[in-house]
Amino acid sequence: MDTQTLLLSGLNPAQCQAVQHFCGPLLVVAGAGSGKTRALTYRIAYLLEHYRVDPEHILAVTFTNKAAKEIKMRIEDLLAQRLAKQAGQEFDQLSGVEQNQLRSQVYRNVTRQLWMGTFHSLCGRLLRYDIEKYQDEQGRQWTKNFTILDEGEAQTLIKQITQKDMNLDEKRFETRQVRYTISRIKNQGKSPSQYEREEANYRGRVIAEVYSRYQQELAKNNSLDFDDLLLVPVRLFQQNEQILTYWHQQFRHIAVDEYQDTNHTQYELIRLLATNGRTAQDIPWQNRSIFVVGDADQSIYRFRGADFTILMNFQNDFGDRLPDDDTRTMVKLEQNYRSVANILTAANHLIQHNQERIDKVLRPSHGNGEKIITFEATDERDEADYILQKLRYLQQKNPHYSWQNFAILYRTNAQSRALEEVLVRGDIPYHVVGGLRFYDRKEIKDALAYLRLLVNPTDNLSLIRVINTPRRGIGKTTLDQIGQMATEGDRSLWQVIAGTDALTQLKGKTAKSIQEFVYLIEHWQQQLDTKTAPEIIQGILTQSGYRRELELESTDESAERLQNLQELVNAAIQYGEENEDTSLIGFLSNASLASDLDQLEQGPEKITLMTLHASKGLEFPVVFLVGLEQGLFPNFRSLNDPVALEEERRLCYVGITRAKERLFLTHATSRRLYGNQREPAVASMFLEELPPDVVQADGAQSWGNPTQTVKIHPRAHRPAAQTPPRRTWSVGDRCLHRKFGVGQITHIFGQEPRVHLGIRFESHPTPKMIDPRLVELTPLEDG
DNA sequence: GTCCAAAATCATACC
DNA sequence: GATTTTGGAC
Repeated sequence: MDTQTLLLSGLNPAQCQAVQHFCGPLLVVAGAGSGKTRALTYRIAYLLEHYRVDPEHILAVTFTNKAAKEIKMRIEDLLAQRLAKQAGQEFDQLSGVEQNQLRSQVYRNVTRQLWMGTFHSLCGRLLRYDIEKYQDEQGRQWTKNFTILDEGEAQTLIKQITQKDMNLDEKRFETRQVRYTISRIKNQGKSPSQYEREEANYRGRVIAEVYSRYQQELAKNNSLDFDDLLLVPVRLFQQNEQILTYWHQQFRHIAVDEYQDTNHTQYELIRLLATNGRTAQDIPWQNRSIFVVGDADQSIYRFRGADFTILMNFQNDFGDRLPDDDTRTMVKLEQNYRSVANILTAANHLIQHNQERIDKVLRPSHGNGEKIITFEATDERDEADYILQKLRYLQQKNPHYSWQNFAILYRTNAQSRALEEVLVRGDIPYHVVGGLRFYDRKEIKDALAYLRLLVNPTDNLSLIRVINTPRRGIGKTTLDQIGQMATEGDRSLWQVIAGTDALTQLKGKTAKSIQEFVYLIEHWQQQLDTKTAPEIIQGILTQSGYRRELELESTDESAERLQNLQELVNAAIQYGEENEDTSLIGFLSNASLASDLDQLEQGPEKITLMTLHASKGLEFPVVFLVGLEQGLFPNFRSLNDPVALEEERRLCYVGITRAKERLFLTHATSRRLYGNQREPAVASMFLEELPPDVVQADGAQSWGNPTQTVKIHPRAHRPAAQTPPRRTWSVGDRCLHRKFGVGQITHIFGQEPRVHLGIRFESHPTPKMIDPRLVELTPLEDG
């Protein structure tokens, strides 16, 4: 078997075209379940095997670390099979030990050298080489020991600046909002002064000032936030042509998965690397080898700056697009191998309600299958009960279903609680993905803060976190004093307490505690080069007294925390085995960028609960999609924003296309949200957008029984509490909205009584979409 | 000055 | 429901 047969057999013509692509730009537009990741995997294997490309010249961006790991493993399998062939052996007939020997041979010689990972992890890796050559517009610099701040820490900093340093009104400048705005500005590549010039009003000036101080703080802490991780390489490339050229030549072949979810910074990074900073037409075709895979219909990360028009513009950006000929730079994968036809019909139908998209359908490879079942529950408890019954019924009736074949998907993490309660009571094993990450647990963050402080002593945030954990009698007042001294001497907190002069200013007992803390940190700093990461973690947890404090507590909770700390040591051991870079810095960086999804092992006998966002890229034979209610899904923030609403619809599309065989869509007529009172709920508009002939409503009392054919969306949907008197609207009508003021109706979506109105308000440049049953609209007479 | 418990506040999705 | 803020005991 040669490479061609090994890597191309079983692929359809479109997939083959993608896999055989060598250099130059190619856009692979790939619908859900069309073997997109497979195409990417095989294409990389094909580059390595057939075109003999050196693995270190390949840059492959995946959406999660887990995906990167899986793709690498798959490539190892493929190439190990090939090695066996060359030795005249049948891979499948080798012993497990021999198979693993071949795999690890491939790992050492090939996959280890690949640059494969998420944008953030790849940028982190690149910056460990080159960040010391970078300076920002203020001339500030970072060292390669930099700390990566998570979202929470970034917000802590912002809060400190807005409320402590600048004394701003916390109502007018909410931390989250300010942080979000600054993140957006950064992703547009603007500096504080640039932003101030563009937003020359009070708020603009204040935000610019916060932004400026925030960057100053980051620099002082030798820290980067998630945005910087991407931005710094871009700026570095822009300011230093030689460095860019070096990396451009390094990455001769670039591949990006889930291209529809790249943001502008990520795009700029890819563009710079692929074209060496020129326009596409200025460099030869073969020197801009960029291969991207994506599906605009599955773009669901606009909230963090993703923009799927980047995908739509790919051919203009990178290609030599010929008039009337897209085929040279685009391949469409429309054959779906995942779901039964009914599910695809529903998905295709739903997504066609979006205006802004590339036209594309999913073609089924399987029969119709069962119809999609909808169920109307009275509340979230009833909804969970229904699912419990269905789970039991399906699992008993179909011996081939085991628990890992089921998934429950929801819009918000908070929805998992009601489901979990019922599953526990029903004795059904489950696991929840997302929510609290392993690395977000308190004890893990404490441990990591110790480690960060070791490698980056200027990291004030970490110092503050651990200086009194466990209790050392160093409280707020002492910290304030140290902070004061730091500000006066323009030093970091660590420099203050490690310096001799500061200690003399503090009283006996406190001074002694601080001195001991300083010795502790210094002691382990000296071990950094000689001891391994697991040894250091183990050592400092014990010597700091952190572990002892938990042991003394001896509650169930403290026992679990100790267990988690042990798990952290294990993670460090595992990291050392899987990575070339076994330094503590590497491990910390990895920890900052790990996601809960990365940990997800298909727990052998558990059903999966997760958000729709987390489900992207996964598939399950049976999917329950819950909470399909106006205001929840689609989320209330999207109800008067047509663009956001389309994103919610794409999210629904993603959810539907996770299902292979069975799909259940549930909603409740009343729901308790955010601990508020119970509120009546209206069925989601998305339910109405499904084609009726593939959907069937489950009768309320008929759990486990064959479903009755009832028309979906019975009129029983109770309208919201104080329904405004029903009235019909027409285009051109003028109306008054409590918040937006006077507007004129420009569009009517849907059929009475479930219409949505597109309204152009005098106060807003873009039209808003309003559901007149949820929001009060007062009609205005003309004139 | 430090520590603890009660009260108050807040909650879309995530690298 | 989890986390930060506040008030009061030591």
